[in-house]
Amino acid sequence: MDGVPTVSVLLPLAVDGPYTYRVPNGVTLSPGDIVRVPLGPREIIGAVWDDVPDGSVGHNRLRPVAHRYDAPPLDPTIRKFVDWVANYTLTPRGMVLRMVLRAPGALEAEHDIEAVMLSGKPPERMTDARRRVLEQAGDGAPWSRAALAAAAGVSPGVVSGLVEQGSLTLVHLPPTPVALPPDPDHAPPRFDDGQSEAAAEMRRIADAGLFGVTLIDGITGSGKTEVYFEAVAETLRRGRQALILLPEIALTTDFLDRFARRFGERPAEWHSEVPPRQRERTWRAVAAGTVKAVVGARSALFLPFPELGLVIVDEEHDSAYKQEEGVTYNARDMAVVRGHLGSFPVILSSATPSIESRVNADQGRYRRIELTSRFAAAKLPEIRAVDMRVHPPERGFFLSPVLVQAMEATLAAKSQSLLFLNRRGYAPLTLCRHCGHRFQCPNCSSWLVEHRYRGQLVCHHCGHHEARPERCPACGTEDSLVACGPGVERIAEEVAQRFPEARCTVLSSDMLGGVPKMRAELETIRSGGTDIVIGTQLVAKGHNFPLLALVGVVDADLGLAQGDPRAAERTFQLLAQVTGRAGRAGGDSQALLQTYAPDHPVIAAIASGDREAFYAREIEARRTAGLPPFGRLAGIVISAAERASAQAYAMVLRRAAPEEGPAMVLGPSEAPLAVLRGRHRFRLLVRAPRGFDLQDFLRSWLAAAPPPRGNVRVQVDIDPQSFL
DNA sequence: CCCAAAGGCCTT
DNA sequence: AGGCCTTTGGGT
Repeated sequence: MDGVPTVSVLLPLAVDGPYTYRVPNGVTLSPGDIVRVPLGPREIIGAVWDDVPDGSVGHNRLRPVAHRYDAPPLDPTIRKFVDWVANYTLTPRGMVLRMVLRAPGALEAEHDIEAVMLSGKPPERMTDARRRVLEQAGDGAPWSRAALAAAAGVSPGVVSGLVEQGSLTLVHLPPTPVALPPDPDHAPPRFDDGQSEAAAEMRRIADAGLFGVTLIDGITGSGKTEVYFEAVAETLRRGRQALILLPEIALTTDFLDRFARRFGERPAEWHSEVPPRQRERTWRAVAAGTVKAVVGARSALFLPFPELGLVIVDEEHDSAYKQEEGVTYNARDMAVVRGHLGSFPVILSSATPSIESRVNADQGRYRRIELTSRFAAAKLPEIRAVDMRVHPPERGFFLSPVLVQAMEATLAAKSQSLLFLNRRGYAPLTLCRHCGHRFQCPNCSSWLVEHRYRGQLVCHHCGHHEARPERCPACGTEDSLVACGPGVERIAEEVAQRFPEARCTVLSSDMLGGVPKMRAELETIRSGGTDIVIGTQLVAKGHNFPLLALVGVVDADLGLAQGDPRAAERTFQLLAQVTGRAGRAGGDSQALLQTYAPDHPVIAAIASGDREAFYAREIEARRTAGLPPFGRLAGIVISAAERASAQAYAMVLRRAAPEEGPAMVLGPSEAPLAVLRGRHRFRLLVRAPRGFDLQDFLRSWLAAAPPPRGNVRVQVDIDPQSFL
């Protein structure tokens, strides 16, 4: 019945299968080609896919492909990757393709840049302004009109005038490259004994170019970055592309400069702050294979590299690798998958590896490289745990006398202190002194956090906020509301009171002024423009504070009390990262852990520097509790209309009962019950034995009795290796 | 009984 | 994604 040539085209929509289109006469299309096709009333971009076109749609209903873009096709590896990720995360393939085709403008050819050059012909009438322009252009190099006008200190009109006169000629230049090729041999560092062995191993791994996962487990300041740069160098020597993933917040100019010092050029960048034009150009250059090194946030994993030969996942433990909106995936795990599909090595790096990577390394599934010593000048900080039952703060204050004394000494020595408290706002709870009323979020039943600076009570789960009232809404008493507990704002207040002469900076994600303001504050800290830094977990994320001599952790055991399987692990990682910031420059570094429970394993591990003990205990604790140390953790996310959510939740709880099958409910939720933009979301952790096809089970389970309303999405959290 | 809002379904 | 159709619950 054939004769009509057809192709499968996958569209970046919430559709799982490709649609079939007619191939116009004289056109040849192959899998990976990027095309424009009609869909309903409009045309959209899609990619020719590998599926055999299905004949279920009548030939008379098939519409023709409208256009084939003159762009590099998506290579087979990324097509397989899209299919794999879609299958694994139980999302329609089109949704995953959408993450690949996220720079639609990249498909149009780039325009040349217009520039002007000295022609040698003098203008009919010379003026002062014109002379300055001509002098400036005297170097013979092409200038953009705007840049030349600015350099000569004249208005752009003067430049245009000279173009009309013929004194300047218009030239068209190819666009400046997104990134110049990095040079693997630009500035190889000198390594000490422990490092040079690791560096050689990196080179071997990259040179062999085979799939395998390596965990670089090295304490802060041990030179992990320099070591994995060796793998990048070797990959570049082999002419293949390298991708370095970082949590978005750690993607600073600092890191790019570091790369440039090693390789002579900055890498291409890929993250949400890159402006659209630049994104498109980067996408195209990556697809064309002209960009050899990319440093990016998790979404960079979906760039269409044709020659990818290495992926590095730095700070692999960081939860920012988990995308929770749309397609739910963990970029660290998907990097491992991409390496497997593309047959190239993947390197995970962290000072505080996740439990699952730890266990994978322990079991020999991942290779492990340990870096245990710091660079020559840097000493490990001295860490003291302060029991606040023994050294309580004065009434109405939150800092213990031990910490205050240490701060005084640091201040006297003209050094910098950092106070870390993982709590935004002024106070985590507000209550009425008269009737005991507590301010709760109307949506999520969590306490409202007072933000005194903004004059509001804010829910940290759903973003709900209300003005702080004058009187208690329950009993009507005036001036009866009291703030309970500290947040960073309240600590800043205490610091201002205790050290009125000290310069103080607060770093918090809700800081007004956004990213630029944040950059400025970080620069102030680096340059010594502040004496005391007070910050939330932001300060644990890869920023360098070279002048820091003291770290005080306020409420170190905060976060341990949450009924969350990862509470201990997360607290350990956070505290280890924060205290690791101290002493990077050597000198009298000291870290204080202030806590009510100095005998807690997490804090004991930090205070004694015994990471091994912590990991061993944590892995064992999970084993005895029946929690998977790693393995196939899946979460069921229900997102449903508010009115039906309780019903759906109850149903999933019922269905997830152990007797129903090999899946079982592990905890109420990794994240607390949350309300996001009017939609309730619940998450359950589910475990299944190794070798059991959890995906398939969940799929049929949901098909057998679909939820009455809303949709249920299954999110697999950990360890894709068992599927490979 | 009417209506706005939210959710679901379809596009080849 | 975006347009259209259905369901739902609040209001009269």
